[in-house]
Amino acid sequence: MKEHDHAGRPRATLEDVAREAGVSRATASRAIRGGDLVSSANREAVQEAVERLGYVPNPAARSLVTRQTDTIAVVVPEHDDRIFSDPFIGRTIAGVGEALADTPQQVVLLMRSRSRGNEQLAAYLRGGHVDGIVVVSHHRDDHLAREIARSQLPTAFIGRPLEDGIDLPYVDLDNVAGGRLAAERLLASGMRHPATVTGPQDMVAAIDRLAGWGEALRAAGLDDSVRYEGDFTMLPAQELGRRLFEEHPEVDGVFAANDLIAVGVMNAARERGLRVPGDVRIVGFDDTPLGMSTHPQLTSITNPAGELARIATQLVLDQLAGERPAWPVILTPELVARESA
Amino acid sequence: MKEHDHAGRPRATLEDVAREAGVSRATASRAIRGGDLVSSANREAVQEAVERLGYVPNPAARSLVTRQTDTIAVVVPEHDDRIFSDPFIGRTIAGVGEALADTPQQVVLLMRSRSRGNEQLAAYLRGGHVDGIVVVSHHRDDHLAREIARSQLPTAFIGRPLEDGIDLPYVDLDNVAGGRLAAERLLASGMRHPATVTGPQDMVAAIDRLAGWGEALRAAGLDDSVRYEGDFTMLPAQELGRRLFEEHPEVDGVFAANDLIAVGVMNAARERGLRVPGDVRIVGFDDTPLGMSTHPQLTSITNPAGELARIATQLVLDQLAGERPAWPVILTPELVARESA
DNA sequence: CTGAAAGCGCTTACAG
DNA sequence: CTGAAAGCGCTTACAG
Repeated sequence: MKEHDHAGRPRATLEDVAREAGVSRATASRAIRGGDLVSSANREAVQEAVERLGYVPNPAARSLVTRQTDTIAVVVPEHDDRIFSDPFIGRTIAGVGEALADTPQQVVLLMRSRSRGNEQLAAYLRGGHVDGIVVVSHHRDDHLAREIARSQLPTAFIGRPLEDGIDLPYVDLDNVAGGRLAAERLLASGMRHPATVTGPQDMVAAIDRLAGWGEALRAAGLDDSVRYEGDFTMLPAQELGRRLFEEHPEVDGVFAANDLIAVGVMNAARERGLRVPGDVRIVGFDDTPLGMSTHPQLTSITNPAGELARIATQLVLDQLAGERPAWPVILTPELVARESA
Repeated sequence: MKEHDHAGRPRATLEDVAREAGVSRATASRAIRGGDLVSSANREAVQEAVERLGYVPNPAARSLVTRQTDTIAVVVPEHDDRIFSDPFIGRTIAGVGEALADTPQQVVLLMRSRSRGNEQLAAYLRGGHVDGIVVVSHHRDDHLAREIARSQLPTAFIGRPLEDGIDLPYVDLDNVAGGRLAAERLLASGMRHPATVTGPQDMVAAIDRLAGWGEALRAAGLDDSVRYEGDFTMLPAQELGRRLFEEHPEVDGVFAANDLIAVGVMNAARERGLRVPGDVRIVGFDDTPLGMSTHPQLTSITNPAGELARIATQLVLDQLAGERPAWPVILTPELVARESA
């Protein structure tokens, strides 16, 4: 069963190119991979043959001998609904792709399967399909860190890995500082009754943001106990917002652990007839485009997804090149003041 | 350069398994792939050896002989910002993954590259990395249909391909009927001055929705000339909405070609102090979760992404199995009445 | 049901 | 700079 092209001819092989160019397979191979140890005459002959034949190297054959697949996995242990609705995750995935644009590496997106959880994903990683891994949106119990550590593959986490005894390269935002920034902004605008809707407490970003928030509140002598645990998505956050304003009508400042949560809380506030920022001030996180389309526009904390992705990718690329890059890399968040707080 | 596992041993090969189980490579291979022509004693021995050694077949070696890659590409010729913000696209990608969950096939997501456009994507397809292709969000001039037709790979488009002389399997929603549905709803609620913000007119969904809309309006004796061309995203749609209400203050009904556009238009209406649906009624399209989080909630037209993805995937799988599936498959949209119209 | 052998399409020391 | 040859790790007729 041979492969055929659109004209019905079997797909050209290196052997065909070599014959057509009048050289051996070895020099054809060298010429194609831009080898420097090929005479320019032969290089040209091969080049022409390649074009005439429409030759494309068989990646399986190449991988078999080079032991490289030229593909990097972006692992996102989340379901599609979150992956395709959270702008931060999207920017991150795209960022890896952009960072790899000038390399031969391809990106493959691996997400949590609805039917088989992370097991399918782990099996793929184990299967030798990829040369390196970038992980984003890791949860404490997804067992990914352990699995990946065992794989010995070049890896970088975006966000500090959470499993015990795991020591893997990562890049992260200083989320504690981010939480503090949110508190300080709200404090400065006169908030007396703070509340927060957090992210899931099995994720390091959510944990750290809450830590920074609580720390700053306590330092200011305020109560930090009003908190609702969300999951970084909008609709559940909206429901949480309803409960929040119901159970704590005195609240006049809310730190939402990401912009999606912020929009949910803002909707809940509007439903209650609360004005933002008049009655209640809201600060989001991630500084996504979403925040510019709300009314009022959202004050938020930066979380440079593209930059994090770029650095994580470089961490993997360095390991692939046999180097030992320095890590962790920690970026500093900033507050973007708009209208909501 | 051998591959090593976490204990420093080179990765086990089929040869190792065969030796360990006391059989030939051939029967080891048969046993592993669930071959029926292996004695149960040998099957068990091989099974044990596989586990003891932690053996995982080398996919490159297997592909080289089977000429199958066990991967299906989901091709989305859009930039990341749209892919990761449009719920319809996200559901579609995830739907392909779900439809493949019980097969050995893996999904790889191919999107338009910022630096190299669709060329990189086409090169990957040409490279023999995949067994089949599902295309979503195709544009008239992305040259994908032609490229894919030449590749001879099993393919299915979600949305009728637009290039001339291309005859490729596809599944689609009856978007003309959808546009009509929107018009009828608005007409029934007493709209006298219709307007529409369309999708990009190089996409079949956008073209067809507009056609159905215009047709129904003219049938009702109304003017269908007030139209603004959007690109299926929210922020530009919001700007278009501003212009619309500025230039046509008489408008009392808007058909937005998708929910993202609808949200943009709704925001623009609110900015102008227009009440929805009091002053202006709005119908969206795609019936995404987004529409349930707006105020008022969005009346929309269904566009079953998961179902479309499932059918498209099946179309590809059938071709892979050497069958000739019937196409096109056309689904019928329905109106979901909520608050905005 | 089983094994020896050929072959998939490349790359890469090695010798020249 | 070049070619003959070995080898990457599998699968699959073929003969038994």
